[in-house]
Order: sequence, then C-alpha cells, then structure tokens
Amino acid sequence: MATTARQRNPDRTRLALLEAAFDEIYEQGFRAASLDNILRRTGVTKGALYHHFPNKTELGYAVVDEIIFPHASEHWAPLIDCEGNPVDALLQLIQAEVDGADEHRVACGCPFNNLVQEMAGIDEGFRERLHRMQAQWRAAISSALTKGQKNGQVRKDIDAEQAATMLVASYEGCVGLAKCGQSKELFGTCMSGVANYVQGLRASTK
Amino acid sequence: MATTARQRNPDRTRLALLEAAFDEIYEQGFRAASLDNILRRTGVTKGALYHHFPNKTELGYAVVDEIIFPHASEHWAPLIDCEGNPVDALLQLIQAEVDGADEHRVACGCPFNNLVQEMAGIDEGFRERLHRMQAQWRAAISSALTKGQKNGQVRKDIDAEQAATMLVASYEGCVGLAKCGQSKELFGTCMSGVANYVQGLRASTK
DNA sequence: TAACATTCATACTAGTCGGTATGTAAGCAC
DNA sequence: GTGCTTACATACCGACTAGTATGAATGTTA
Repeated sequence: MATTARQRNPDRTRLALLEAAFDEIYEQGFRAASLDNILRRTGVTKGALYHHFPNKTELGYAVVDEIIFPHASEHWAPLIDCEGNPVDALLQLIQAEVDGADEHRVACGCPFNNLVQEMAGIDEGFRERLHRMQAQWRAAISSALTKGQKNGQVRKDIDAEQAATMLVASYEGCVGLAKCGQSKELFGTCMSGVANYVQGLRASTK
Repeated sequence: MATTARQRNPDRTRLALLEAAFDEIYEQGFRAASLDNILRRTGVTKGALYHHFPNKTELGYAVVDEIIFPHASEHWAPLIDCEGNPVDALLQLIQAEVDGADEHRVACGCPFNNLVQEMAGIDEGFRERLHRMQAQWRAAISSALTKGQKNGQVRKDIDAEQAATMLVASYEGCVGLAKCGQSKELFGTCMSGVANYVQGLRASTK
C-alpha cells in the first residue's frame, strides 16, 4: 500500500539496474554481489529486477554484454582505425591508462580481468563472453602491429600475434600488481615496463 | 552419542584443515569457500575447526602463511641461490611452469593471483601478506638480474627492477589469459612470449 | 586414581542469499 | 469507458552462511 505512484520508464530502470550491477560486481565480484545491494543502489524493487532479468546470472551476462564490452571496445577503438604508427598509438593508450588511474580504479582493478579470475573457471557463459573480448582485443593489437610491419614502422622479426598476447598479459598483470600493492605509483612504474617493451617493437631507423 | 572414538592428532587435524581450505579457496575463491565444504572434505567437525582457528578469515590468513607462501618460496628458490646465468635460470623456471600446467591448474589459475584479485582491494590482512610475497618475488628476480649484469650475462642497459616487475606482471597475465581461454595451449604460446622477453635480457655475445 | 586442559562432536542460532508468489498500478488498444 | 499487457511492489520461502553453546572424550600431570 501507499505505492508512491512512480512514473514508469522501463528502459531507464533496466539501465539503472545494469549500471548499479556493474558497480556492485566491480567492487564485490559477481558472486559476492548482492541483489539486495543493487536494489538499494537504484531504489528499484526486486519485482522490477526480476521483471527485466530472469536471474542473477543473466543480469551478470547483460552487464558484460551491455556495459563492459562496449566500454572496452570504445577504449581500444583508436587502435583499430589507427592511421599512424601503431607503436605510438599503443604508447598513447598506455599513457592514457596510467593518467586515468585513480585510487578506486587501482583498488578494484580491471573489471574484465576481475571477472576472468573469478568466473572463467566455473561458468561457461561468462568464460565464453570474456574469451571473445580477449581474443578480439589481441586481434586488434596484432593486426595493428602487422600493418605496422608492412609500413616499416614495426620490426619485422617479431611475431605480431605473440607480441599482442604478451601485451595483453602484461597489461592485466600490471593492474594486478598495482591492486596488490594498492599503489598508483606501482602501476605507473609497472606500465613503464610495458611501454619499454612496446618501444622495443619499433623498427630501427637506421 | 556414538562418537566413533577417533584417535586425536591435533597437528594432523590442523594440517588437514589447511590443505582442504587451500583446495576449496583455490577452486572457489575465499569468500565463496564454504566452511561446511572444507569440513566435508576433511571429515573434521565444526567444533574442531573452531578449536584450531578463531574464524574463517584467520583460517584464510593461515592458508596464505603456511601453504601458499612456503610453496611459492620453494618454487622460486632456484633463482635465489643461482650460480649460473640468471637468464637460463629464468627460462628453466618458465619451462617448468609450462610443463607442469595441467587442466586443473589452467582452469583455476594461480592461487596467489586469485587471492590478489579477490581480496587485495577489500581486506588489508590478505593484501599485506600477498604484497609481501609479491615484493619478495620481484626482489629475487631483480637481484638475480643485477648479479647477472655484474657478471656480464645480462644486458647492462636494462633496469633490473623494472624487468623483474614486468616479468611478474606478464607471468600473472599469462595465467589469466590461459584461464580465460581455458587452454593449456594458449598458456604455452603466451609463456613463450615471456621467454622471448627473457631472452632479450641476455647480454649480446659479440 | 583424581584433577584438569586439550581436542574434538553435536546441535543450534541469527542473518543473508537468490528466487518466487501474488497483488496492483500505469499505459495502450479499441 | 472496458480489457489487456507491461511494469512494477510487497511479502515471503527454503537453502545456506559463519559462528556459538554445550558437552563429551582423550591425554597429561600430580
């Protein structure tokens, strides 16, 4: 009773749930994420949540598909349609990542990587989605490097695929190290190692 | 009633709890680890568990201190008292890691890294312990490389500290990538990138 | 043997979890 | 207006959680 005649807006409600779910999952992990907390964050009720999503797992999948994936894609876009030197583009991305890191980000780590660590081993739905993201990511770097090799900007004696894999791995590793040290500074020094590695990919200008 | 007169052995009981707790935490994560599951794994009762450990958190700390830390130390020992070329020692460690990786290991990832991702941001007790491990690890690699630089085995133009950090990060990253792909093969190719990086540290024999 | 601390075993509690059953109000079709 | 669907709201449920209270059996010391 006394239902305070809220105005209805299903799209807004759904998006609010997704964003609150992202925050909760980012901070707590998926399994420790509490639906009740998500409801508290949004002011939405359980009935509304279960109207929009059949269960917690599907809510999690939707967060990956509709929040994490698009955000990541947007983030790596500069690499895909990169006109100039891919080495420079990579260095710029690394720099942006370091500049954009705040306390909260260092404390919580990488939303993608967090889900991988927690869920890849125990839920195929998460794993498949995350694996697709990761593969796409590696492919983007790899093809940028290959293009750079053709243009004489990148050393020809390196395996682009391997370097791309190495880059993704070391990046995720840096985020993990920084999270472990809870130190923005450590993240910076760690990422400068990655930047150094990227510099090593540059074709020597004789 | 009908207590099946078990023979008492507190040390054995405690160790059994620690090992079962490690397995459970390794597979489920700390927070999702169920004390009841740990008891089921061991056949120990709750009374015994709470006799040996005051609460779940302290049990977790003990797992880090008495299981994960010693195991990791033992694993990296070859690097500390390394007589020969540190580059070769590192390559051997990498190879051993790749050879030793089975399905279960790939699926579950690195026990250390799992805990970092899950707990570093939310529990200082875990974070502090894990951070100490990580620092020790980096220091071991760094000092081995520095020694190698003095002996003319390692390039002198690299920053040993930075390279050590990069190595730890990229290793943890490789484990993560493999977990995401659930693929032993991906782990191998990813680690070969790390091996390549290590090779790049070797002083050129002119 | 008696006294006592250690090492467990059993039964229970309060709280949280994801999920559901049921009801109701808003918006649209006609 | 009536009828129907969508979009919620409320109250509840069983399962599971960490943790506790209590007692009994064992081992040790005197």
